[in-house]
Amino acid sequence: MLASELRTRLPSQQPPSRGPLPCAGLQGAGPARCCAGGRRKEETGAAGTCPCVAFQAAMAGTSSELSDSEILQLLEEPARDSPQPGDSGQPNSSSDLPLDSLSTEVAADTAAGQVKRKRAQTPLEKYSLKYLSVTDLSTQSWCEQQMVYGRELPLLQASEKVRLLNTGKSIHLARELEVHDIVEVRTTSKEDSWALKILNLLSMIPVLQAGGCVRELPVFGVIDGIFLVGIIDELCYTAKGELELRELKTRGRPSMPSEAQKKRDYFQVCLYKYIFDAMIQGQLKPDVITRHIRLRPEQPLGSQIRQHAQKVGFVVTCFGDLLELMYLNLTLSDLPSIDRLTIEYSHQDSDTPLGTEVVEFEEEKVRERVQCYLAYWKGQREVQGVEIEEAWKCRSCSYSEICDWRRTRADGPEQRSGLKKSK
DNA sequence: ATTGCTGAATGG
Repeated sequence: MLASELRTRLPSQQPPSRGPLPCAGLQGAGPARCCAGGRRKEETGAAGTCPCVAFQAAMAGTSSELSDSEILQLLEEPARDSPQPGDSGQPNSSSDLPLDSLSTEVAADTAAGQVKRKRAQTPLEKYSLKYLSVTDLSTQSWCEQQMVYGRELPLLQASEKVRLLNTGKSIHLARELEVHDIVEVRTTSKEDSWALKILNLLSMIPVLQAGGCVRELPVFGVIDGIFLVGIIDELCYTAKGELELRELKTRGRPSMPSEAQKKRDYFQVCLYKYIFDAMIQGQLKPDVITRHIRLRPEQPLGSQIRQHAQKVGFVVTCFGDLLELMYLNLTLSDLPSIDRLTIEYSHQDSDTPLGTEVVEFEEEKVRERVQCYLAYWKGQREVQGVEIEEAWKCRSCSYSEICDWRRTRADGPEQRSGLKKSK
């Protein structure tokens, strides 16, 4: 239905010369190759009639084509054509902040007999989320309260931060382009969009089998009943033949990050390993994705998707075909689990390497931490801000002025100060 | 929910 543009990866010319079998594993791995079924002609019926759709597609298209300077320009001229509601002068009477609203015991007024006791919405439901990203969780690790505000009021972003992020983004893109091309593929359904992610993953498996290096590898998995997605920066083999995950972090200042940042980054790469390993161990059964994301396996894939799949070496007609291929290729390709996790910090402006950290993977600790973060999303506990020792984080936070967590933390000791006990 | 819902990551 919705026509939108997504980008996808092509494995491009560069074969890592050390790879033994040049055409190893090319999708042949799967004995299950779907029949090249009926090419139905142009079922393009619904493309581009709704103005909203057209707008979104245009947005997606442009934002990915813009250079950084163009992006910055856009950011600096704040929407001339469409005055933003919260922006400047504001006859904004409806400015009741949708924050908090965690008060749960609202009802119970009239129908006293019928206590229907509607379960309060979990945050996952409140934001209509069917999945979380790895970076959602690592952001949560920095400050959960800030992460929540970020969802409530995404407009509050310091421009300095935006600049830094965009620089990091373009550096990553440049590196990605070193190992493969990026092509645009039109998608016409949700299944198409997910098919693209899966095709990107599938196209990288043979490269890994051949001992090559891949960047931006998608991972999916379920932890504690919640579907997670992420993108691994880089996977390659060390001289010893270990499979190494490399994460690049570019920095504004030419110095190593604080412990808090390292902690967040360590967690991020550990999560990638956790999910990747589970994938190749066969935990990503075809129905896992369809159940969590509510997709239809029988949904025919769009013509551009099928065409792209063929280019990458797979013949598929419906979404379910791709799910089967994914499962088979992940489990039968004999990929190793990730042996080594490294994070390289580098200075943005000078491109100076600042240091590389090797991260220890402690499965139990990672599990516990994920469990704790996911408990918030499942509504099993309230949102938490930073501990008092980490209150310095609030200095660089756009939400510190309005932060409930800060307020309650500040009030607490003050009120008690009158009751100071001598001991 | 009436119904439906997201490129992830980008950095401090």
